[in-house]
Amino acid sequence: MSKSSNGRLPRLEDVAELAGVSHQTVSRVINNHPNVSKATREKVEAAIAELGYRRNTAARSLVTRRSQTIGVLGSELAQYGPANTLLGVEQAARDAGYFVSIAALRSVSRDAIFDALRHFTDQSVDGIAVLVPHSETLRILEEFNPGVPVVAVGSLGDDAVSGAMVDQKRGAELAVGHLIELGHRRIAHVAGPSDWIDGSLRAEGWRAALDEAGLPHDLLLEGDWSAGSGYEFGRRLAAERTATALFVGNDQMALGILRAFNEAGVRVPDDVSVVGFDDQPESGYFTPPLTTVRQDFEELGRRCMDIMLKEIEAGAAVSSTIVTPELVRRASTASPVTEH
Amino acid sequence: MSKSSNGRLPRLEDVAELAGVSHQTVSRVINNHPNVSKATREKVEAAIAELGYRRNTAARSLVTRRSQTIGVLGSELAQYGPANTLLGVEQAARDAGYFVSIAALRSVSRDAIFDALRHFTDQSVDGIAVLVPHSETLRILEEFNPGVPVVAVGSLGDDAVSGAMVDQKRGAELAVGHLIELGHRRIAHVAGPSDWIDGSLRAEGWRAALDEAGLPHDLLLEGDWSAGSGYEFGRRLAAERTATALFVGNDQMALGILRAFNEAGVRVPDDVSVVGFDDQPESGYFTPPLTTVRQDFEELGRRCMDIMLKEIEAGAAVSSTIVTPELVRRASTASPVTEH
DNA sequence: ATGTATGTTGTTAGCGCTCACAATTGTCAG
DNA sequence: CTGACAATTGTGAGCGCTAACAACATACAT
Repeated sequence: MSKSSNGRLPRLEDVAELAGVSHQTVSRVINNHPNVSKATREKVEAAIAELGYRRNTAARSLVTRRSQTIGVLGSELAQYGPANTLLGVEQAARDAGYFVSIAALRSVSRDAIFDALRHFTDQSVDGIAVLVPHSETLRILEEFNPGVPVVAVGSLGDDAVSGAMVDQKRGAELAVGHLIELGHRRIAHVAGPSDWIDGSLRAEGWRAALDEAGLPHDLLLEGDWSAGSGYEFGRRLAAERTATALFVGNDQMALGILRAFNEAGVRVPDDVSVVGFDDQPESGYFTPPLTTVRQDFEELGRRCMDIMLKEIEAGAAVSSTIVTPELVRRASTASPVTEH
Repeated sequence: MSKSSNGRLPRLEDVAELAGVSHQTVSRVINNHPNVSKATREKVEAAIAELGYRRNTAARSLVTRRSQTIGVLGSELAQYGPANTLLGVEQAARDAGYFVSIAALRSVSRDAIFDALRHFTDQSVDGIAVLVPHSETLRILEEFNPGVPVVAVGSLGDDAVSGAMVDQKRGAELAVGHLIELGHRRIAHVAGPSDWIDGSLRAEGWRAALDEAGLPHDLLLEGDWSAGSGYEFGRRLAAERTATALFVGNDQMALGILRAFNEAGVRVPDDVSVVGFDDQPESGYFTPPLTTVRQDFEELGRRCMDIMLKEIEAGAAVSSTIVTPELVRRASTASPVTEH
């Protein structure tokens, strides 16, 4: 960081003096105001470069009441999905000249969310992205109006809050449709927790796809997203052998199921086909490689920022955006072996 | 957010008026200055509560030249390790009353790092945690002095920069020691890239442990941390069969190797033992469950903040901290089958 | 009473910036 | 040459806070 001779960082006034103009003119230059003559602008820019001047964010915030910061509130920020969404948000935000402040929830509760929101309002963020794909999230957000645009990622939003989500139902239908196409008739679902938006929407999609094909949807298990819960269900399913195919709520649970099936001698895909959800980078190297539904989390994050920036900078109304998932076919699915 | 009757957020002056004191007294109360009488303090606190007053961060920053924000600069923030380290940093920082600003590097280069550091100095952060475990990182950090404490996570630091790291060499020795104890004599290493600190230190630990046991260390392959590169090496190793045991640089590459071995009919651990590094939540559900070295990334993040806060608040000198990893034994390792 | 130390409260200035407005310059029709 | 208007530049105030200092009250020793 360059300092002026007196040991202080240069400020607007210093630039103005060097360029022989008023501080206000310098302010106009750095804010790209139109009515500045070309000659003046160049003089000022030269002075800025010479001094290595950088605008003081705090002073600017104080008067504009804008912090150029957006807050990201997340509950599982280390997980593949949220972490990559965060990356998308960060990229779009920084490209637009915003800082990104984060707050990780240690638990999903009203108080924890309020705490984090207050943390952000204390910082006077200009917008908040909420990565808490819980069914309660929207309701809680309605109670606490932070006075700035909020985007609830993973939901469609409502009257007060914008939304950005991947079309979970569509994803589930892709997965189940693929299994039906292969000839499966008994397709079970190992779901995520039903109080998670993604969990319930994927289950809904599974049900809808089976309904449409006139197939039964009586085989539903509810896990907790973890490989461990997948493993438990895998053991049970290996013993029961009621379904010829499994649509699993995420890749981690699918991994646990593959592990349990391998232990129990159930062959995938020969005996049972398995489809996951998310397409983590590792899923193509499971044993066997996992057919799954890819979600573009970074794109989701960028879309979230698109919406938010339009609200912040153009005063746009609350809106929402939907990202379409896609099926990735790998070795864990095949046609069922017809019994004679 | 509560507003005063005139529609503006309450400020110090409003609280002072309501409490019947000067704004400076209110300032003393919210900053916990000692010389305030109990009666006054209570009056002020009541007024603060009544108005829902919250201090304006920008105004405070402007005069204190402190932003109460720490910046986290990361290169692979969505990966298991860095993501959890970030969580540890966030937790410690927020508990200490700091905001956490992030900047994700799209590529590891001098320019990208400078960009991100400038982003943080623009924000006048009070400290910077650098999660870029690249050998070049320290050198680059020396060139750009941000004027605030910096902790290079994943390294020991140097004269100018503090460090916080997991004892990678120790971890490697634990892994290799375990294999030696089981009776293995030919132990190969599938390393991470040698220009990553972790990659080179783990390779060093592998070499040191073999040296000490008087065993050869000629079987070294260098991957790129991805499951895909593990898979490629796995195919090669399955064909060559030179080693009876493998120490793999991380769990993801180990997953790729397990996949390749499974395809090639190489049984783990019967034919070859495999040890990974990291202990991701999924590693216990690989086929077979992976013996690996656990790193406590959240702890690493917290320790990083300990150091930084001591530098920021107590003016402590540059220092460093080391977190000890631990071996997790699972089914992917066993004694070699003795040949007759 | 006087002086000194201590605790408590108030007053003033200013951090670096942007906004609203004032002042100055240039341009061109009449 | 003058007046009206637009383009450009400058001036002053103030955002909300803390630091430095001043002022006042209280206590106690002299």
